Amino acid sequence: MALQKKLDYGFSGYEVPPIPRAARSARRRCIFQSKTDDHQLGAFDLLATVADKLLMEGGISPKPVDMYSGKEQQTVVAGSITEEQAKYKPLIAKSCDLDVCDQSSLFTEQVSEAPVSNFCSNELTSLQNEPCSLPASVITSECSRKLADDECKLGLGIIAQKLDVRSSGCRMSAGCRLDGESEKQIKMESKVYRNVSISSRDDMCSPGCPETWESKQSALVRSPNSIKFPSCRGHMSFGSFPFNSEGVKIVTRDNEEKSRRCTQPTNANTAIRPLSDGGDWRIKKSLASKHCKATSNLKGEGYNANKKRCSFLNTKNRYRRQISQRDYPFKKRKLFYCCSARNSDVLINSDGICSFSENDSKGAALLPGPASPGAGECSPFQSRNSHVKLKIKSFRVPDLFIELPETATVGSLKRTVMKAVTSILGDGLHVGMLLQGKKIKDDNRTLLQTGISRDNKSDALGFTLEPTTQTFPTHCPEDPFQLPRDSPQPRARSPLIANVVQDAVEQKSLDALTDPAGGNFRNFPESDDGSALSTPDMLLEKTPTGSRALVAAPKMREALAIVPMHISKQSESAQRRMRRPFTVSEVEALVQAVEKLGTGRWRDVKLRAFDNAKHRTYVDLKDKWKTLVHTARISPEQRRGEPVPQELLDRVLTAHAYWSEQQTKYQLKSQRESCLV
DNA sequence: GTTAGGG
DNA sequence: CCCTAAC
Repeated sequence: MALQKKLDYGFSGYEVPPIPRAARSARRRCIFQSKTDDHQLGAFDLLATVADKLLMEGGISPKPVDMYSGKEQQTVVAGSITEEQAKYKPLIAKSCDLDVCDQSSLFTEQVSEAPVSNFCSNELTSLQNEPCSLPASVITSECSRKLADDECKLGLGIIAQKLDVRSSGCRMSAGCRLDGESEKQIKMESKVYRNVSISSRDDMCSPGCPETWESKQSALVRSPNSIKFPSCRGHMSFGSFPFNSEGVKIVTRDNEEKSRRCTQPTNANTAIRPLSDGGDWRIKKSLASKHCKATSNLKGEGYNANKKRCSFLNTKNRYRRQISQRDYPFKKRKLFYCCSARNSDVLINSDGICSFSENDSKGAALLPGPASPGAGECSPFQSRNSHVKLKIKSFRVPDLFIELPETATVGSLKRTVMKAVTSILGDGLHVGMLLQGKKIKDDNRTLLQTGISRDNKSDALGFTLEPTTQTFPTHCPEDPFQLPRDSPQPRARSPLIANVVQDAVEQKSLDALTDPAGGNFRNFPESDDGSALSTPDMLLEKTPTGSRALVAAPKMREALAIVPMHISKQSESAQRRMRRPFTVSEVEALVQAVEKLGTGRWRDVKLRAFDNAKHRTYVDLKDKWKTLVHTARISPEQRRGEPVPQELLDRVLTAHAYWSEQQTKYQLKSQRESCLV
C-alpha cells in the first residue's frame, strides 16, 4: 500500500523520527526555531513541517527548521542540511518535543491564564483493512480560551488533510474541548499557533491498536467532504493517549502537566466540519512568521504606509493619484492576514462571505492570524502555515464619467449608468491587484517578496476589476465613458482599470467576479508573462451560503496577482518594487566595480559585480552610486540608513572624481575631434 | 537596451 | 526607486 510505504519512509528520520520504542521514554524538548531573527515560527510552519515529515516521500524539506533542545537552546541541528546529508544523518533520531518558540509577548498573558484545552486523540483508520503506520496523533492543550480549540484542531486538520489527500483513504479523527466546556467545532483554520509543542510519546499504541489503529472497513469515501473529526473516545489523557510507535502529538509546551491531568473523555461526537465545503482541500506551505511584531505595529505601519503613499502620490503622475485615491477606502478596511512567511505559500481567501465577528476582530488585533470566520460560513481553506485572508465584500465598479443635460430624467440617468456598467462588464473583467495603489505586475513574486505579508503592507492591498476594454470614447455627452476633460492621460490609461475593492457594498457585486461570459476564476486568463496561469490553486469556492468566494492559493513563487497580459501599460508600471537597501557588502562590490570600470558603464558594472543579484538592475546601481556620492559629500550626521564605512565613501569620492575627470577629458577630446572634422 | 538625470 | 529623454 502506497500509504504504508510513504509513511514508513517519512519516518525514517528528520524532525519526526522513527522513535524506537526503547528510546521513547527519553523525551527531549526541541524548539522549533524559525530562521528569522525574531525567533518566531508560525504554528503553521510547525505543523506543516510535521505534516511534511509524516508523509515525506523520499524527500527532505528544503529548509529544515533549526532545532534546539532545552532551555539552553543547545543546538541539535543547526542550519539547513542538504538532502544528501539528510539521507545519512537524519536531523533527529530521538523522540523529542518540538516546541514552537514564540516570544510573542502579546500572548504571554493569555496563555498563562488560559484554561487547559485537551485535544482528544485522533484516529487514523485505514480503509483498506491495512494498518496505518502513521498515527500523527496530535494533542493540543492550553491556548487561550479563544484560540485553543480552533488552533489545536487546526493542527489535526492539517495533518488529517494531508493524510487524506495523500493516502488512500485515511481519516483523521480528533476532538477538542476546553476545560469545562463542551467540544467545539473548528472555526478557524488559519490561526497561528503559539506555545504549542509537538512531542513524541512513549505510551503510544502500536499500529493496530484496537483503540485507534484497528483496521476497519469504513464507509468513508475518500473525499474531502467525507473527512470527519469525531471526538476522541476516551483517550484524552496523555497516559492512555493512543499513539503508535511513531506517534506524534502536539501539546502545549508549558502545560503538559496540566494536560496530563485532564483525562476526561469527551463523548460528544462532534464532527468537525470539513475543511472545505467545496470539497477542495488546499494544503499550502506557509512561511515563518513575523507576526507579533507585525501585529503590534499594525496601526503604525498602516499609518506609515499611508504617509508613504501620500508622499508617493505627490508625483506628477496624475493618473496614479487617481488610482490611489480610489484605493484609499480599501486601505482603511480591516484586513486579516496572518504574518509574513518565507518560502512558502500563502493562501488568500478573499470571499465575500466570511463574516468576522467583533470578537474575532478583537482577537485579530492581538493575533496576527486572520480572525475566525463563523463556522460553516466560510469555506475553510487550510494552509499549512499562515494565511492571508481577505474579505472582499464587493468590488467597486470602475469609475464612470457621465454627462447628461440638466433636462435629462433620473430614469435616463439610470439607464445611462446601466449602459455604462454593462458595457464595461460585458466585455469581461479581469482581476488585478494593487499594493499601495501600485499594480502588482509580477505574478511570480511571492507575497513576501511583494511585501504583502511583510510589515503589514497588506494594509494597502487592493483587488481591481479591470475591464478588458481599453478604448474609451472621448468626451461625448451621450457617452457615459468619457474621461474627465482634464484628463491628461491617454485612453489606455483610463481610470476605469483601477477599481478597488471596497468593503462597504453588498455581497451581491461579488458575483461580478464571475466572468460574465460564464467562466470564472478557475479559468483565469493568463499570467503576466502571458503563460497560462496554473489554476489548481485558484478556485471559486462555493460557500455554504451559496455565495462565491474567490480563493487564490498560489503556490510558492506562483502567481498571486492575476493580471491579464493586455492590461494597460499604466497598470503594469504601477507596481513599485520592494525597497531593498544596499548592504555594505553590496556597496563594497559596487565601489570596487566602479573603480575598475568607471561611472558610465552601468551595464558592465552590473555584469561584473551584481550579475547574480537579480533584483539589482544597472539603473539601480547607477542610482546607488549617485546616492553614494551624495552621501559621501554630506556630513555623517545627515546620513541615514545603514552607515556606510567612511573608507568606502572615501573611495566613492575618489573614484567619482577620477572618472568624472576622465569623462571630461574624453568629452573635450571628442569635441575637439568633431570640431576638426 | 543603455545611459543620464530629475524627481 | 521611478520615470523619462536621449541615444
